[in-house]
Amino acid sequence: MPDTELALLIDRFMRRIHFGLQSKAHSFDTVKVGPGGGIVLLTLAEMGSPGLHELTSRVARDKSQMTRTIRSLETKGLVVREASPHDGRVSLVRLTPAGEQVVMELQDAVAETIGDILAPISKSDTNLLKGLLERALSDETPLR
Amino acid sequence: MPDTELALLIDRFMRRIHFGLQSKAHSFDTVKVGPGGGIVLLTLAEMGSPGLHELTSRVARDKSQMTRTIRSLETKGLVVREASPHDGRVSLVRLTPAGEQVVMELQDAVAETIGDILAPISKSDTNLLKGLLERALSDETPLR
DNA sequence: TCAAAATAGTGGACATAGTCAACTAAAGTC
DNA sequence: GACTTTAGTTGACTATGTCCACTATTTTGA
Repeated sequence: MPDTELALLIDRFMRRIHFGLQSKAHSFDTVKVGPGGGIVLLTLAEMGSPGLHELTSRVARDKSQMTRTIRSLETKGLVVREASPHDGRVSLVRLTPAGEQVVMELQDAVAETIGDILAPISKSDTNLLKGLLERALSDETPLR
Repeated sequence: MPDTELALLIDRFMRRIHFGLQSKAHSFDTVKVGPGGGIVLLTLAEMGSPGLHELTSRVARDKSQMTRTIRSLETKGLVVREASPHDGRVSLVRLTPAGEQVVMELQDAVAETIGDILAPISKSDTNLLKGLLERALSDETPLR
């Protein structure tokens, strides 16, 4: 009962999203945030103003990578950082209005791409799929 | 109705698989095929002996990338290539016995990792998830 | 209450993967 | 048989990922 197939399916799905967005990136990624920056921005829109560490474990990337991604988004004026009042170690990240604007454009593009990919299955199946993934990924397992 | 969330879920799922495998890679990836090589090997196990182009579009990577990945696997003795008798342009890729051995080890590791991730949902939900993804990704859309 | 351990974040160095364009060679198409 | 398409290769470049060492703040607990 090797569930290898599921892993390959997830990978293929991811790559399809990637290609789909890539092919029309010129029309929406005007500030050149790229895939890495895009994921962070979209995640920030979900999270509000998390600490960098919290954000890092949500998107499941390396923390040093996150430092660099955030810095890049910061110099583009899409996010700001401010020291946490409660903990001198954490710096809270938050979208700027410009960042929120970009997020909306990203959301449109992503929704369109996902829509194309999920065309073969029904709307209710899509929701089912989302629900299953949410439940599977719900436990916040720290990564390292 | 932005289905951005689904994209983020897929990404997180992918990253979880990645981290999970990474953390125990030393115990199974003895020949150092890495994630890229692993995906290709597992896909080859599913496909038999496809042409390089066919393989490329299945895993949804760039063809130049695939050339390099296959060459690396070839020098490790895990795959062989032979010219297609029907079409002088295509070179067919096939697992060697050594490659099949590695595939089995990879399958075990992947199955274990996937099992960990999917622990929160039932076996039947897992199958449901797989079925949905299969249906969504079933149409072989050429990528470029 | 202070030394040790844990946590948040940064930086550097290196490895892997993705992108894009130019190129060869073999098929397919009038 | 010229013209186009397709399969595959190569090079150069960029983006990501990984690992390790390091600083600065908590937190812990004897």
